[in-house]
Amino acid sequence: MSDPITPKLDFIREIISADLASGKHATTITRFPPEPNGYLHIGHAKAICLNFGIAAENAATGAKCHLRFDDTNPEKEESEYVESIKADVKWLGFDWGSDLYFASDYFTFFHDCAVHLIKQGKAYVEQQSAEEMRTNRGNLTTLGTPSPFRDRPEEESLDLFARMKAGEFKEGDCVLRAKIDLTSPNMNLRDPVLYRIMHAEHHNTGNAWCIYPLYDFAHPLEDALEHITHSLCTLEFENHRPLYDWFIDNCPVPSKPRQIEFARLGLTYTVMSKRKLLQLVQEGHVSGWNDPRLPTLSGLRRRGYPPEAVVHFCKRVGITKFSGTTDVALLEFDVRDFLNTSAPRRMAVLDPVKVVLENWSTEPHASVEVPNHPQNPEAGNRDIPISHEVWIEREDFMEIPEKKFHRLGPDRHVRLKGGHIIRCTGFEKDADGNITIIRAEILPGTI
RNA sequence: AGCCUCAUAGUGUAAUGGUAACACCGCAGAUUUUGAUUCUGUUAUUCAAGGUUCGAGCCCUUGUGAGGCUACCA
Repeated sequence: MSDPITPKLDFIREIISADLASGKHATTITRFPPEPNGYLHIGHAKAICLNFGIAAENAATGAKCHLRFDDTNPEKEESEYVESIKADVKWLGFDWGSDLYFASDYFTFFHDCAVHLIKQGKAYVEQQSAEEMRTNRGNLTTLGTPSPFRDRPEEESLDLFARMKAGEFKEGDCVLRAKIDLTSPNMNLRDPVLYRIMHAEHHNTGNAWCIYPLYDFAHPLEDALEHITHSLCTLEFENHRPLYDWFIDNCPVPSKPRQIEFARLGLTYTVMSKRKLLQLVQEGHVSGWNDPRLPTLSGLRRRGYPPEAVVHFCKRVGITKFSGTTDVALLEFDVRDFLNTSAPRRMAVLDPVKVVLENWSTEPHASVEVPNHPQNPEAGNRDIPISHEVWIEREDFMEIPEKKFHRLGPDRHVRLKGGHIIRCTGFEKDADGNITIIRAEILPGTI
């Protein structure tokens, strides 16, 4: 492809190479952690290229990128999505090697961390309703007020939590909450929920659990468990970072990953919301997740977009903290650019009109030879059959040509691609004035 | 309204405190057996106001604008 893209480091790569240089980390381990609740789209490609790209660039130090399914919510996740996500990451050209993980494989560890927090007096079982909790959490301008259960004895919470796990409660009866700060201006710190009860079957763990951890609690633990050095996520998690760090600091974790946020990809004229894409699929407005009109990776693939173009686009867009909207023309350029150098050429006539070559027999050819690629002789040639009748695009003929029209018209000359120069000698129209046949003669010796 | 973050051509992204640039898009022209490609030329940029400095896109202050946060989603 044309420009190799300046090797300039974005702010995240800047941080990583500084950590490598200072010796803070001997290598770098990143991860791409999708929730298997839908198909991947062009926005995910940006995160995939970032995480796997960083691993590839630092391969000499042993850097890796994990593929981890963040499957902590059994109600929304399915195995079909797991498989599609793997296929899409591979399609883009990335390889997680043996580093394939599922957050659900860590459920025991999450549970043990929760027990640890309770014992430390840093978590408690909440028995207010969801509505009461919401009310008592306050809002953007008013402080939260403590739950009556906030200072219950640790033993009591321990017992209640064990009974939650044992399935003694209905969904919504109680949750486990972290004890942090109800007066924090950061809502995420107002005693967030760690565990909720869900009597649902999980695509991976089946019915082994009926309590499931929430993202804010599980994610930092997942990262730490896998020794992720740099946990890259999108901007909306910026306010969650203090919470991320709180769990890392207060749980018995084997490493201390760092969360760094970057802007997600926004594209003009493009629906990128997973919720809306799901709706389009479920309500049958599209033929499926791989409908070519969708910006899903499988849709782009079916549309004929080369993965190389998508990757190149992601590199060109770069990584910043500015949440803008990229003109889809930038993506389309990369697609055309890649296709232009790689695609063998073929012709098609979409709206045909017959052209009769009246003096054909004067210089007959069964076929003509044309190159497969105009700029690349190595692509070879192919034969196109030709006879006294050929078909041209209806819009390539004008009875009364306008100023800048360079195509066929009465008494005009034009070259048949791969063939002769021909001259239009006449044409016929039907009752409605539509051209039905164009007559022409070949100019001998012009092939 | 509180907190967090961000702000460079139309779009995206660069510029150790020292000449504001690259790509896409647009426009004009040349070449062309794809009105493609290629080539040439070209329009247009530091949100605002102060401050520090010999010198500010960059540092400081204030303002403005934009995004995010009030799930038992991720």
